[in-house]
Amino acid sequence: MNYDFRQIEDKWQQYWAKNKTFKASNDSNKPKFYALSMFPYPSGAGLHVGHPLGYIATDIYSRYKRHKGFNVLHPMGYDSFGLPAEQYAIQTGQHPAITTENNIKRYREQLDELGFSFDWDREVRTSNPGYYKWTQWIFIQLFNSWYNKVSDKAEDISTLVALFEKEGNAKVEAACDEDIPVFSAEDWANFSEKEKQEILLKYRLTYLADTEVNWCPALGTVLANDEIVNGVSERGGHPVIRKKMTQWSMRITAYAQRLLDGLNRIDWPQPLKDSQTNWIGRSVGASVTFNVLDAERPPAGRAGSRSDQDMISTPLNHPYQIEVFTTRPDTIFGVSFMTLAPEHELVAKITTPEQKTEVDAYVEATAKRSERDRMADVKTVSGVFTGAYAEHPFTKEPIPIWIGDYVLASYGTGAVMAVPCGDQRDYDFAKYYNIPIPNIFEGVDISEEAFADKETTVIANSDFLNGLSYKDAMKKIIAELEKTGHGIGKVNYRLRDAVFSRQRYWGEPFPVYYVDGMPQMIDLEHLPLELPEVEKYLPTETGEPPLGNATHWAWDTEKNEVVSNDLIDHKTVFPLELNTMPGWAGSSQYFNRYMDPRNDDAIFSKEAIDYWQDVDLYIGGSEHATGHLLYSRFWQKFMFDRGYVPKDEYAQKLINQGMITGTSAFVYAEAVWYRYSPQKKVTKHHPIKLPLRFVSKGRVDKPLDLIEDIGREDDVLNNRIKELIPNNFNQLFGQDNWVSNSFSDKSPDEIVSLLKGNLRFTFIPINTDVNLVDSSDELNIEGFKKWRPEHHKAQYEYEEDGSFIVGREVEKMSKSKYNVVNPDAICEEYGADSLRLYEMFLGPLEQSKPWNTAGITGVHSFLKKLWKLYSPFINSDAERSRSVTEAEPTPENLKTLHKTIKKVEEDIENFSFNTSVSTFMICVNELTAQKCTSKAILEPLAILVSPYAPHIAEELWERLGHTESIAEAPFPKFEEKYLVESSKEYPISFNGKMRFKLELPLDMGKDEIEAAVLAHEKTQEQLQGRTPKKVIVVPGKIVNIVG
RNA sequence: GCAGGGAUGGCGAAAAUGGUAAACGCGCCUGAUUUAGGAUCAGGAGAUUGAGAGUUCGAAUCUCUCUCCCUGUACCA
Repeated sequence: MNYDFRQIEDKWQQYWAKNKTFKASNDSNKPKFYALSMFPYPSGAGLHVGHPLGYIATDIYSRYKRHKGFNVLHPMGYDSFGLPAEQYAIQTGQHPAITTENNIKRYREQLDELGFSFDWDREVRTSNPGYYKWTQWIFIQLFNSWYNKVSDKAEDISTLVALFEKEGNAKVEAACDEDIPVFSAEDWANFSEKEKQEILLKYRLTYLADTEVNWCPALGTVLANDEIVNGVSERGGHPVIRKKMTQWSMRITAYAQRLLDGLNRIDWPQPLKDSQTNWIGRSVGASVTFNVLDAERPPAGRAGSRSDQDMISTPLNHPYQIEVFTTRPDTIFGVSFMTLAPEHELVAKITTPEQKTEVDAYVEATAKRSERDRMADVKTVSGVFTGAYAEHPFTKEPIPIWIGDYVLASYGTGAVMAVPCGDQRDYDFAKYYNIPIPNIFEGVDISEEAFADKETTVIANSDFLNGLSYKDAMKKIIAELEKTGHGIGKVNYRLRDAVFSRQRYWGEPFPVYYVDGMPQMIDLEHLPLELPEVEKYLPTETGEPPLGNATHWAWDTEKNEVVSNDLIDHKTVFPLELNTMPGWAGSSQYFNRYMDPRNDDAIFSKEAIDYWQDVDLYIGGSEHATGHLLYSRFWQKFMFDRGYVPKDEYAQKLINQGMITGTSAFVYAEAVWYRYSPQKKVTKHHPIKLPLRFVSKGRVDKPLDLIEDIGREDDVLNNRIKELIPNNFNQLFGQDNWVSNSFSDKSPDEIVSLLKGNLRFTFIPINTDVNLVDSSDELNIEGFKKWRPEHHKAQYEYEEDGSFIVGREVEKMSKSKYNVVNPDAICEEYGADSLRLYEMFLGPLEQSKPWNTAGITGVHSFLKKLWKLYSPFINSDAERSRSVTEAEPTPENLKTLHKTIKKVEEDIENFSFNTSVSTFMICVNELTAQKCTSKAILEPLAILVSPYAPHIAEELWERLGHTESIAEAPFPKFEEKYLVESSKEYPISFNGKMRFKLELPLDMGKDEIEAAVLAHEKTQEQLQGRTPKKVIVVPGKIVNIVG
């Protein structure tokens, strides 16, 4: 009987579904293990072979843990809110819920095909009201919380109100907005209800604020920083501009330090930790305040030059201060100018009348430039002098104040103290505008560039800092700044509060209505607030988000339900929030919801969270490093602070699976140019539109895109052109240009002689469907013509053997490159077990590697060999076979088995799944050679294989006589005694090079080994009479003879 | 620029702690079987471990210098 994988896989997939083999219980005596794969966004394209990689790894580990006696939670669900379904709705009018439903169906089919051990009873979908009820609930919890810096955690807003009532806000240390006026308890008591709410909003962990946002006009929405790639939207590549809007924000900055600290306690990949660390961007330094000198009394002398000390030492009225943040306050004596961001609010106030025109022009020009331009153009130095001066806090000298677009309004205070000798950007600026560059470093040459290495120098020309190292100078200057009131030591973060509003339809509605402009939360008992139906999914004509199209979108505070907008009276019926939540909202707590996903009374029960605690193993892509994986940590910490979860980090171990890249195939299309010189010194290339010709790879001598680099005489080409000229002149050369004019009155022969030597041609690689290419890179031409009917008439230039070979290159798998390989076709041809094994066999889990379907035959024939090994149990007819199968295992059999147990167990623990597949192959090869038919060997082997190839393992297990699933069979126990050897084949090397091997007993001592080796004839042969200088003997390992 | 990770036969890769380089698989070659192809079986070829230096009895592995590739991030003061 042959290995009929289709029948076997169908059978067991049905069995698992019917018997709920992988259902996890929230109540068990077994130790728990929570294995989680990042849930997918169900896109319309379905899964390609890259997607299951991480799922297979998680599945193997889950199944292994089940064999090891754990109660395993291994859930799956869908991150089903998102842009593509909405874009599709805009284009076709199909409701995103329907699109999503269809896509999920397709995903589920594909997932089921692969035999995963998911507990599908726990499936979640972020777009289900029953799920997003709890996303809304968390939002409300955040709204009702503030961050107390004293207790260093989030607390209920009522504790803040209590503080206000008792002593006002002067002593309150909170993560909050910066523009909050100080008030007393008495003031608080006298505030109106609305004033109180306005103030509280500035403290809440989610708050409404006017924020500069990344507005994407094409998508009609705001984007988060991590949704923008290279200045354009991640989805669609549309331009993004800065715009001020009232938006919900999440006060993630309150958690900046804890998000940083937490990284030390979790086993996550270093690169991922690094990118979170960079994203949070902690920098230690000082905030320094510079007084702006009175504009009415500008100091004498040129900008930045030394001026008359007496004149400015008189006390001046300083209406304006510039606050800067610097990581190098120790270089404060090197300040020779200051730079403000063009958007800085002081710019308009301090600019002198003489400079006004120039400054205004610059500010305007900068505002017009998109963020993208500004980023791309890092090299150009630009700026304008404001005419104003600031006073150095220590020397009291005047410092010219400039504006420049290299200073960003969004970081720090939007102003810098420029120290050109210590910062390259300041240096370039100073050089460009001829501003002095005082040197404050001992013995350092700054004539060419700034000196930024803070560790290796000593401060000079800096008054009381002279002679100090960076470290000491830092301490001293901060103390001095604090003493004189000019500044304070400060830690700054790059991390910004996260904008939480999206102008989208297909997302979670905010459980918010507005009374007198102030946001009010809907009570939990009335949640979920379900997404309303709309006519159109586009923003409204007045520019409101899509929910503005809903006619039924008002909150009745008496009936506690959504009612028609017509009923809004601002007394009992109020308008609802029109924005929806961003993509990361639903994914920020899904891992906890899996613990108790059908609970309608709580996000999860106390029993469930107490039992499961946290995720033991989390596997997913690294692209979520600064998105999902940061936000979810933030929410978890918040949930921890408020006592809902027992752990403030939710995933102990995280693995990023590598990307599986595609191997694109290219056909080469000939492209011909005529090179001519319409004027002296001008060379142009004019395309000649020959009928399309595809050339096999071997005939492409130089597939270049640089036309200048290639040129050859080609009579064939010339003749083709000549033939085509009479009837196709315009088509070949185009009209209305120099070329056609100079050719129009020529005969074909004349034209060809003009062209001679001036033709340049290249071969343009064109992506072709990889499914039309076989394993030796030969293109199926008929298939190609069918796929691209427009190329039916094209000419094809073949190899000498008549084949047509494509070029290949490894690229990211994508629809547009036609290099996508689907798991379905592979399952159909080789089976799920083969696909699972092959994906693991491809290479280390975390590494990115190219897909090559051809290699799958290796693991597939391994499975066939495995099947064959069990044939005595499969061919149940003969009585004879039973006696054989009960046979005692030989020592050889046992050695092979236990070697395999040891290696596979180590491999799984180390997530080295690729090597255990090889181990299985070796094991089966050996057992086959040993003609092993012993049940005592084959039974444990089936369990070893089961996490990797569960279908065949179940089938073999059943054929071995079991009636229960293999899923919970105990993992075989490794026993050292079967591996003990009595002798070792020692490699004998001479000067480090292995020359021959010698079998010696393992209990032989060092001296005995040395004697035995030296006495050996081959040793004498190698030495050729020389006496060895030294003999190194490592018992059990190696012998090395030096001489 | 900065940070992180890489480079091992034609390809994917394997080699805890320095100790027989290339296990395992693909591909290739030869033979058997087969009408042929496929499948199967038996056998085989394939090497300055990116370059250079150092430490060592011994280096893919440790140290330094360089080259190239990937990934992330970027005027962060």
